[in-house]
This record gives sequence, C-alpha cells and structure tokens, in this order.
Amino acid sequence: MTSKAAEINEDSLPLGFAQHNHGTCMSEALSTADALCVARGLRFTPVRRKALEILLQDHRAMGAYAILDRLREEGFGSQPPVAYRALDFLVANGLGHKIERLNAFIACVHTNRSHTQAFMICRSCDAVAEALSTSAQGVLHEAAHATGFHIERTVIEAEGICPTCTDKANP
Amino acid sequence: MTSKAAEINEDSLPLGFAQHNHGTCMSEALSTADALCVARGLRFTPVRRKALEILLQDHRAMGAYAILDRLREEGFGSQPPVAYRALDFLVANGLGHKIERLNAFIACVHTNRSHTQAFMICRSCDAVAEALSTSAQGVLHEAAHATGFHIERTVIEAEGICPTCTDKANP
DNA sequence: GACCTTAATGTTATTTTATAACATTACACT
DNA sequence: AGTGTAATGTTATAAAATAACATTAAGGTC
Repeated sequence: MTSKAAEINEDSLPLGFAQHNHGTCMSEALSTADALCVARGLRFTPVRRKALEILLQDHRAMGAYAILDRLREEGFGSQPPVAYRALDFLVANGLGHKIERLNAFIACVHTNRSHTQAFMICRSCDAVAEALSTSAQGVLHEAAHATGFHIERTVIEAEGICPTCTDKANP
Repeated sequence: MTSKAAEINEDSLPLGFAQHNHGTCMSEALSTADALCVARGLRFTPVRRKALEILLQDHRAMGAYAILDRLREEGFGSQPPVAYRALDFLVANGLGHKIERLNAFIACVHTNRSHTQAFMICRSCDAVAEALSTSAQGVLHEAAHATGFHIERTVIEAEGICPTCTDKANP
C-alpha cells in the first residue's frame, strides 16, 4: 500500500482470491461505507452495518438465512425480513452484491471505484471474486444497443475453480 | 425464410424480440431436439418433449411451477420433481436454459448453433432473447485466464427494456 | 419370450429462499 | 413536545428446490 506499483498490482487482482490485509480491508470498507452514507444522506443503522461486517468477514457468498443467524446472535431481530431488508439496502447502495447463481450475497470490495458487476465463483471453496475489468459489460451493452435493447442491469457470473483450489489439486 | 439474405438477417437478430414464423420455429426446434437426442443416445421421453413444447410456445421465461401446472394438465405427474427433472434434462443437453435472475427457464432457440449463453430479459413484457454474439463470453474467459481462474460455466444476463416495449412507450 | 439391469417417472415429505402485511419504535424536523 | 416518515420487529405465507423411496418402463442377454 506504500508504492504505486504495489497498489496497481493489488488492484489488478481479484481481491477475493489474492492475499491481502484483511483487517485493513474490512475497516477501510466500513469507513468507505460510512462516508458514502453520509454523502448520500442514508442511514447506516446498526443492523445494516452489522450485516456488512458479517459479509466482509470472509469474501464468500452467504445466504440470507446464514446472515440472519449471525444477526440474531448479535441481538437483532430473528425473522427473514430483518436480513432481507438490510441486504436490500446494501445492494441498492452498491455496498453489497447479490450472486444470482447462488441466491447469496457478498460485500462489495470496490465501493466507489468504477467497476463492472462481474464475479468469479469458486465451486470448490465458495470464494467469490469481483472482477475489475470493465470490458465484459461494455461488450454486452454494445450487443444490446445493436438490437435496440435498453440495459438497466446486468448479471455476469462465472463459475469454476479459483487459482488457490487449482494449486491445491495440482501441488 | 426463402432467400439466403433473409435467413442471415433473421439469425443476426435476437429471436425473442424479432418477428419470426413461430410455427416453423417450434417444429424446427422440436425436430432438432429429436435429432440431437438420437445422435447422443438420449431418451426424449413424453414429459421431456412436452416440457420443451411448453417452453417453446412463447419465448418467455417460465417458472418450474408454471411448467408443472401445464404438465399436470397434459396428464403427467403433478409434483415438483416432475417439472424439475424434465427441465434439468433440457438444460443439461442444451435444449433449454435457466435464467438465474428470474429462477425461470426458456427453450433454447439456437440448439446446435454455436452461441454464447447470454440473455436479454425485458422487465416489461418478460420476453427473453438469446444473444448470438460470442464476444461477451470471450472477454470473461480472457479476464479469468489472467487471474488463473478456470471457468466452467457462465451466467450472462442483461435486464432492461426490449425494442418492442420501447416503441410502445414512445410511439 | 423370460429375465435382469438400469433409467425414468411418480409420490411423499421437507428444505431453502423470499415476501406481504401490519404493529411498533426511532429519527428528523418544526 | 409534536408530527410525519423511515426503519425495525413479528406473524404468516408464498415460491422455489430437493431428498428419499416406491413404481414403472426400456434396453439388452440368454
């Protein structure tokens, strides 16, 4: 995080698969979220904040009910809408994403940085990486434009095996 | 359907939004499916065939339970696994696709033609078009390759407004 | 054709995911 | 303090998906 080269290198890797300082990653994401909510006049309430913290803990997709369990342990309400509402807030404001393929959610690790909503899902360890390339979405928009379709939202998800799990299988 | 030019033109449009001869479209898809099953030694049983017919009827994503209702009407079993098994067969063999965003299914209209699994979903009329471009998937694979991720399956779905619905709104 | 093996279907039961509806509480503003 | 709005909590239910097992149909062997 000191040299420019290091920054570029980190940013060019999918965070979910690469090594990184998880403590600072979490606290940075949380303060970015704080700032974003202040800037937009949003209420970053305790449940919403805790839901983001839970998601940030591992870069893994979690189902709404798994998050609900954690929220319950922390003393929040124990019924599904508690989790779904917190998650809706995070997703609506770009602090989290829904992985449609898994019916599950992850924390956004690129908040405020321009990035396409594209994900790589490891079916072996369930880690999810957010891609930083912008091209996939561009291609989609071009194709859509050619046919007169107006895109409002895109879902781009690749499922497979992450580098770490590949290495474990072929040591 | 007579001149080569017309054919090329049709093929370059997302079938789901373009005008086309639906009768021949359906019967062609069914005979392609027949041939494919023969070629691969698969059993294109009555439920499976009927499920494909139901999906082909409109180029719209249908939930498993909607399909189940139709299957029941046709005298097949009335419990969820009946529909899910038929749909699994169609998807596994490229005769149908699952739209993750909608938890729903469509018939494949490009069986045996090389195409990427990319879809455009109109949130107004629910029509679903299968894109014919191959580039979106290529871009994803390139990005994945750079990070050592091995892609096994991709989900590429764009949600928005189709040309027909745009025209209706702005006549 | 009788026999056997495997694949496909049907059914029961349950799990997982998601939302509608409404009461209650907390906040923001005057 | 009072008032309107947003957020939370709870009950209840809907929607999507699968596990497990019994039954039937198909394909191959003798």
